[in-house]
Amino acid sequence: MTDERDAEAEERLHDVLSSDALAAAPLLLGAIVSRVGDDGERVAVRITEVEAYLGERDPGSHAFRGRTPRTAVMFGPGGHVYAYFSYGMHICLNVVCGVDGVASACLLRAGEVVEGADAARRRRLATRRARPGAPLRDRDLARGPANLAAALGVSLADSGLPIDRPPYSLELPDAPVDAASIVRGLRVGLSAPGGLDPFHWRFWIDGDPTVSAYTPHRTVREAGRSEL
DNA sequence: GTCGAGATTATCT
DNA sequence: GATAATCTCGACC
Repeated sequence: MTDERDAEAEERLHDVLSSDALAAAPLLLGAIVSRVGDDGERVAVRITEVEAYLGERDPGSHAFRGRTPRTAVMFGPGGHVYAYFSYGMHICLNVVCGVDGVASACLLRAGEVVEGADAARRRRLATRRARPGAPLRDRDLARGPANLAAALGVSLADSGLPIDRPPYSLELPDAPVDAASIVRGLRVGLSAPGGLDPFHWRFWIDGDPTVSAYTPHRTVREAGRSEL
C-alpha cells in the first residue's frame, strides 16, 4: 500500500471512529483488526458482528452510571481499546467511538480469523479446557466476543491503547459492506429492568458462518417491533 | 437445529 | 456482597 493510500485510509478510519458508535458499527463490519501477542504472533480477524453502546444514554452500557476508573476510557476520544472483564474468564474487546467527553463504544462480537489461525487456536485452547475429540473449528476461533478477544490475545491492560498502533492495527474494508447484507437486531445478553433491551443495535453480516450462534430467538420474538 | 442451566471473577455499592 | 455487554454442554426436536 502506498503512503498516499495509507494516509487516506487513516483519515477514513479517524472519521468513522470519531462518529458515534451507532453510526460507526455498520462501517466496522468487514474491517480487519489485528494484534501482535506477547508470543510475537500476529492474529488478524475480519469483523463480522458488532454491537453499539452509547454510554450515558444507554442503560446497557457500562458507562450509563457515570464515569468510573474502569469506564474512563470509554469517555475519551474514539480509536482506543476498551477491554473489560466479564463472567469469570471472559475478556471482551471494544473500540471506543465518538469525540472526547462522550462515552460511546462498539463491542466486537465475532469475526473470521484471516491470519494467525494457529496462534489463535493455541490461545483459545490455553484459556479453555479442551475436550478430546472436540476439535476447535476454524469458524469458531473468533466466534463470540470473549472468543474473539482470546484469539487476539487481548488483556485487560490493553484498555486505553490506540487501536491503530502496535500491537494493534485496524483497517477498514476498501468499500463498506453492502447495506443489503447487513442485518441488525437486538443486542445479546442484556436485560433492562422490567423488560428486554429495547435497542436494535447489534449488526452482523447476513449468513456469515462466523457470526455467533448465541442468538436467543425468544428475545427477538418477545421484543416485538423495531423502533429504529 | 433450539433451549436451559451452571460456571466464575473484576468491579462497584 | 451483588452484579454482569458470556460460553459451554447436555437434552431434545
